[in-house]
Amino acid sequence: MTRQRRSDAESGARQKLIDAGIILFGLHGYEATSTRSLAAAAGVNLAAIPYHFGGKEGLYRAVASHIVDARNAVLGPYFERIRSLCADPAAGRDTLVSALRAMIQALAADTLGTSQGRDASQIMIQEQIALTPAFDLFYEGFFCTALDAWTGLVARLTGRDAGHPDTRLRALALLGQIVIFRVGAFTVLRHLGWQRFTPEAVESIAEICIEQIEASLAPAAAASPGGAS
Amino acid sequence: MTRQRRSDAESGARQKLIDAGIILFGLHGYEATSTRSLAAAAGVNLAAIPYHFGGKEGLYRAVASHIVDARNAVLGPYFERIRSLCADPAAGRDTLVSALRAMIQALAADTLGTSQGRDASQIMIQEQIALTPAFDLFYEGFFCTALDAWTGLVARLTGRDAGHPDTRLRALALLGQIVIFRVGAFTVLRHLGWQRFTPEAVESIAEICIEQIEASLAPAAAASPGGAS
DNA sequence: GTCTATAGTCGGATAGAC
DNA sequence: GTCTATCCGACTATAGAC
Repeated sequence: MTRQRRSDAESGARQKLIDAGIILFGLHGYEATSTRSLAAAAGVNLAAIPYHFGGKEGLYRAVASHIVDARNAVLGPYFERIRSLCADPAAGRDTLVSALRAMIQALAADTLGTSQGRDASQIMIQEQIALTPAFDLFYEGFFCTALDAWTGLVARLTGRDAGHPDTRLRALALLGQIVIFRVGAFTVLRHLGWQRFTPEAVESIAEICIEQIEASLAPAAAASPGGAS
Repeated sequence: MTRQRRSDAESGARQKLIDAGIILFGLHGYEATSTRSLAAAAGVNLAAIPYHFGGKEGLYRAVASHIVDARNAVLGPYFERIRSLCADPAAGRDTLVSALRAMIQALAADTLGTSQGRDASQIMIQEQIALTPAFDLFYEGFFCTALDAWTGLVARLTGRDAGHPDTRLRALALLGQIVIFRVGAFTVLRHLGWQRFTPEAVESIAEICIEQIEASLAPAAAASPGGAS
């Protein structure tokens, strides 16, 4: 498995274009990224894009697919653990909470602390507002399974029905506590007077989010007011 | 004040272009929005853009300025009330919490429920990831004062120092609970199997966010663990 | 103030040599 | 597989008639 078994893999132009695409598509979005800038950043010829990917859109799909695989490789295990714990009726609350902690910490460290995680999440954010033909790839390949696992965990910890819309809304809102730091990074950094998220800052953010999420999950299988719908 | 006192206000081409810009810049971003599509959507001649605004960038700045004014007109009073309550040492917790509820409800109703609020927030989201020269206009004109008021309220309700970075992080995270529904609207709607946010759904979201925010603010002026930095 | 016509540039894709 | 040269359409902005 040293190579991806591709007929045209000898020079690495494919991979160089994908790497450049992760950066440039994330920075400027699909439409505003030119094939010339992609070829220049990758150090390959312009004609390599139609040759290897059939065109700009093909390159974008390849970038999207690569990102989904890479994020699943990094974060998949945490969601997989959550899913298996939720399927186990014997799993205790402490075990569930520790899986929650691990997931939030991994998510914060990856999307805020690593350059690969930052670049990948940047394209996922672009996809949220632009809605290119690759949205399904992101949703089916990553968001759907991740959100299902997260919702299941929130349902289990609060004694709610994972299928009820209110439970999904609760889970999404709680996830927003960490997502805002990535989506609004420029505003957040400016409001804090920071230049970037240091490793210590990332740890603080994760810790604060975990604490506040746990506080919201505390009223577990109690009265369950149910929301407002 | 029937007119904005502009020397070139007779035909309304300026306003029609700004209205079109709010929609199109929000949908596709600054770079990917063409002057042709703007002129067509506004029903004015292409040359009207350089004439009235000096060019595409001038139109974008006018759009940004218009959005800041409009959002301040809608949401400013809520932040103003929070600010004045925080400055009043006699304000009770119930009063503060009711101001919090009102603000979250107004924010949800505006950004999720009204077309004007949706369009305006869409450009603010674009600005978060693209970082055009108009970012300062948004930050100075809206985000900064709004976040300061919100942080002050969270500080007051939790007995923390509003100037401490951890308090700002806490406030930002809590705000993320409502922001995620706007930023990730497509993913949220798809995950819920919804076509759009109905008024009832917006109410549910606001109610759930308020409840979970209050739960995180509950451990008020108690031990105050302080976070992890 | 509004229009047509056009300049000058940049976009993605292709043909064909090597 | 990689390159150069090129087509053709779309872009922003301007000139000048009305």
